[in-house]
Amino acid sequence: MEATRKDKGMQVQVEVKEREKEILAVAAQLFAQEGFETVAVRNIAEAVGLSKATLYHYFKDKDEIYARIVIDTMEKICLYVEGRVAGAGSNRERLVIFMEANATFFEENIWTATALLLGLGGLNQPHQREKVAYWRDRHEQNLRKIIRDGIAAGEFRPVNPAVAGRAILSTLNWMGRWYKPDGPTRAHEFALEYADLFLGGLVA
Amino acid sequence: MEATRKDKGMQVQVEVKEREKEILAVAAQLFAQEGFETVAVRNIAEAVGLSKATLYHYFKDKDEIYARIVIDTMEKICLYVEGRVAGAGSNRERLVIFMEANATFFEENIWTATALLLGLGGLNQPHQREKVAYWRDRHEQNLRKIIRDGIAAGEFRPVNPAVAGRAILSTLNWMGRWYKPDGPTRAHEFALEYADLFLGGLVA
DNA sequence: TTTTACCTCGACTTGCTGTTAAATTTTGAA
DNA sequence: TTCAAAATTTAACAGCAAGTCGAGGTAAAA
Repeated sequence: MEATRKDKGMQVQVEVKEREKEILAVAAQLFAQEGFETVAVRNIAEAVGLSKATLYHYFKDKDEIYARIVIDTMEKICLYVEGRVAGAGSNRERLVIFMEANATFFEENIWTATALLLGLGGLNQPHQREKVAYWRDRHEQNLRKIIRDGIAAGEFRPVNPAVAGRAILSTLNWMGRWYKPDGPTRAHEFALEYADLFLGGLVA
Repeated sequence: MEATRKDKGMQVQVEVKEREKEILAVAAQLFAQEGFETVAVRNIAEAVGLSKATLYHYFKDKDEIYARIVIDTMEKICLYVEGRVAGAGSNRERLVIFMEANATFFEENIWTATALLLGLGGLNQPHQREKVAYWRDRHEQNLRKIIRDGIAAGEFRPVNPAVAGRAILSTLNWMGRWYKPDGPTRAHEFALEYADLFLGGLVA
């Protein structure tokens, strides 16, 4: 039940403690479903099956729980998409994979991703904001690079990469507001349809 | 200062009272900036320059203030865009105007529109949810019809109107999360760039 | 003038919030 | 078995939130 590695005395926190993960997962679901302010610390504690005070053994305060969810998730989604895009050939292919992987991560991490996308509350401490800004920017820059490279290679029209990138991410991020996992269509399928639309455009 | 018409004893509430409008405007700004749960009724009262109890003379409770903002704004944006689209010729032109008008309304009603788009809290009473759902659906159906007509007329490729409509609205709605009025570019200019992207696509 | 309807307020209640301190149990290694 | 560290709990606290109450004021109608 305990995953902490203490092999050499260093890297004590390589593996996040199970309880911590459990608390974060439960809290993320509640935040995603009810909203940060609406969820009381007591609600999280009850959902995990612990007393309220125990949560304060693992986390400094309620804000830290939320911050951990947001920062961890933003980092993971960026790295996940980077990994999936890495093996692709053309920039067109890269773009499709970027979008599909984004949606796949979203549906496989529906609660943490939703908590992130709803942007409930806000990170209070500057170093928290910096971390999430770093990964968010990196993610967006990765997308812009695909577009820029595609333009340079003659695959894409000379659109504004910043605008196109923002449009694409908008469609993916807005999924956090309407996508329901019990519907007939998976999130990554929507992403593929969006990709087709962005690539081919509307004009006949 | 008082706009209430009592001409015949009926239609007392044809013109919304000034104070009510003032409270709604101030509350919308606070909700948009801080979030529904974060803003206390006392904060709204202080910002308007009234006592807390006075707000309860105009509104049943805090939720009703928020509901009024959301419902009124959703109705107005739908009707505004309908009016702007009405005079257009081709479906391509209609689509561009739909997107631009949407963004224009957003930037001209930045606080109420942002409060709506952030979707903070949720409408509790069913009849409130129904009202906003009605206008939201009507708005989206208007967009889908443009796409469907465009396909039928041979102007557009045979894409899925529901998916394309959702993609387009996603880009416009997500503006509520990043657009800052003090930037160098107006919201409706972004909308035009998005429209160009959706129409022409990325592929060269 | 009297009445009526509206507008405004300060003081209050009630309930829940995040957070903490102290005490207790569990765990795991020596 | 011993014993310190980690995990957990119980029981409280202080603060602030939404919402209420009763009353005072005002302007115009009757």
